[in-house]
Amino acid sequence: MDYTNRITCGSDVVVNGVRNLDLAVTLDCGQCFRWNAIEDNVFEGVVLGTACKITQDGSTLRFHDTTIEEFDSIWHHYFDFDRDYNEVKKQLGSDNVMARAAEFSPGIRVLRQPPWETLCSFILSANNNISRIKGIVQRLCDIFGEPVEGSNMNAFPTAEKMAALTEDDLAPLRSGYRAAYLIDAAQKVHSGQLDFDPIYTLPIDEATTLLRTVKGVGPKVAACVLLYGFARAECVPEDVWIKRALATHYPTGLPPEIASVAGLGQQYLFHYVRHNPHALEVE
DNA sequence: AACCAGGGTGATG
DNA sequence: CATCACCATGGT
Repeated sequence: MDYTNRITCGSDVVVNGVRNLDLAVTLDCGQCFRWNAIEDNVFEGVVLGTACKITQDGSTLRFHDTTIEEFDSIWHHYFDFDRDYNEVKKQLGSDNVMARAAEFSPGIRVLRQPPWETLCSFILSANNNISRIKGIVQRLCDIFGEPVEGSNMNAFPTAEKMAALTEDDLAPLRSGYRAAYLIDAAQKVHSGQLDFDPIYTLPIDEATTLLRTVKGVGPKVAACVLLYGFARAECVPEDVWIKRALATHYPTGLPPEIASVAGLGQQYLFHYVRHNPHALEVE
């Protein structure tokens, strides 16, 4: 586990002894799209209908206006605190490129995001860019999500709600051709035609096949949903940046020694090459 | 103006 | 199985 204790402090929860977390980088490395830096070092977001403002001071995290119960039931899990990232880095460290990427941003953690929100978010990510994805997701929540008490943000709209919408309803999102994909996803999830439960444990290829029954979900989006929404740490989404990195540094594929955490390594690598494009050139 | 963005679909070899 | 035009939108 990557913190030592959490205590109530007024109306806040304070987490001490936090390791392997840089909040700013973790919330802005392209894995999630619903966190806003409302002030310097103050991040606001909503997960599973619960809002929070979080600040970080070194190894101390403060969850504002949060109860211990909320921290234990939502935020501990969301930030993947059960995982010891020292062990992750030790395993990735057997590979020089992965070691370099993890050292560049040692505070990245791979979040455990809600499956439905993750599915929608990465359907919207197809042939799109991160800042625009954020805007579309925000408009989706602003227009169709339920208000969250004590926050200006809304919950992510449910599949039930979205299953009743039309493409015209989604026009204000300006999501282009992806609107139809969102509605298809909502209808399949709400009807039970796509059941999330088995996806946590099925073999990756079978879980991928299930997710790909949704329109607009191909190999890359499915891998993102498995990694970020179902904590399948072995899944490696291959977007344009990772494809370049693989071509440059892993022409014969990733080393099998890191396979079980390759998706986590992918997150370090994604952030690394985006901020160091020279790392994509042959030496 | 052409190209790119955390790609996918459908048609065609 | 591989390739390719096309897809809506906004930024550079």
